[in-house]
Amino acid sequence: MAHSAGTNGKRGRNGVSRRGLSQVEVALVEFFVSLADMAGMPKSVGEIYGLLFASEESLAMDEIIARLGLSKGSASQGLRFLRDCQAVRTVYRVGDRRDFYEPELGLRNLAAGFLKEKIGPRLAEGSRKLAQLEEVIAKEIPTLRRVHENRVQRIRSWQRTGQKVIPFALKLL
Amino acid sequence: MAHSAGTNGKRGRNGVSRRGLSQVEVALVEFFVSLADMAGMPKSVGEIYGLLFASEESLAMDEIIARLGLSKGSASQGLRFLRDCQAVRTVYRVGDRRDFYEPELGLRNLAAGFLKEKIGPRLAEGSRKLAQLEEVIAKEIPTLRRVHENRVQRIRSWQRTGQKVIPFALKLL
DNA sequence: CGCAAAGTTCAAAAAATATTGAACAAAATG
DNA sequence: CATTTTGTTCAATATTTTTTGAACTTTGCG
Repeated sequence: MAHSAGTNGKRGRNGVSRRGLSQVEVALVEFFVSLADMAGMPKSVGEIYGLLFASEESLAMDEIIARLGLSKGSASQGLRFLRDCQAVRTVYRVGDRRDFYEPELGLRNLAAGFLKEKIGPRLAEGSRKLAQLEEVIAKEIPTLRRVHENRVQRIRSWQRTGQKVIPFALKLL
Repeated sequence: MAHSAGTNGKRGRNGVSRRGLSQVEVALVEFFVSLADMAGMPKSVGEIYGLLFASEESLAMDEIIARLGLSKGSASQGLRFLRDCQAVRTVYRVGDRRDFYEPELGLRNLAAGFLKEKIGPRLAEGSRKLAQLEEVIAKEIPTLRRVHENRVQRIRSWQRTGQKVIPFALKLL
């Protein structure tokens, strides 16, 4: 279980440390870990994407596990997450039955996948709740109803704006 | 210690439950709690904003505490967070020395505040790290360097795109 | 088929985050 | 200026989220 590499051992000829990660790989992994954190994803997801991003060739899950020192479970779940958002792709290698992974590098595709997978469903759920809410509001006494209708209207307007802006922004990426 | 109102008591004439919150207030609070969660903010922040959003008149901290049943600490920190992002404003009432709060309702201001407060600093930090990274890459052997320079280039391009798109999108809100 | 390698699942443990409340500080009131 | 009200801070605690790893399933191969 995670040998944890302690406070990294020797730093080799080409800046190698942390169980075979070069300095650059470590830095890129850290970079994506902080991005992942910003986007509310688990650290392991950032690590995996970062490693793939730093790697010239595609990697199999067991290589990812070995190089990052994480558990099978985390690696499997992390890769699933990334596949779901289309942030990584599997790639086939002759004579090897493992799945090899490579990162999506296009910002537009990355953003689109994330929006569709992580944001979209929650927004849909929000819409559903709003609809229910409007039913409840309809039954209120007029004074209150006026105020609340006004507020819900406001949210609806946010939604409309969002629905216009997002696809547009996506196109600019 | 949060009396927790159990599985809410009687539902009054106008849908009142949960320590004085109307059904509509509860629903709006829930709505914003899930938004807050989506944006990676603590639940209490969503609750507070939701309550203010549902409220016709501005509220003082002790009223927020009483109606949501949260602690002084959470309320104080939550309000600070919201003030920092300019998602709420204080408002003065004659003859009352408490601060009263009202929500910012403009999507554009809300988004701008959040970006400036929560996203901006982390992006800046990311840039700093990238710069360091480039120094390390410059020292690599040519073959590796080629690949890594290429990848970092990619991130830089993401950044440039982002810096163009964000202010633009903000204007459309 | 039977075996081994690859990958998934999920309950339990660890780590990260949020909440609480009591002690403290600031500021208005009388 | 003592007192009370309002608001903040932060160490301890509670909650939530992530990670782990062993058991399990699936897949490809001879």
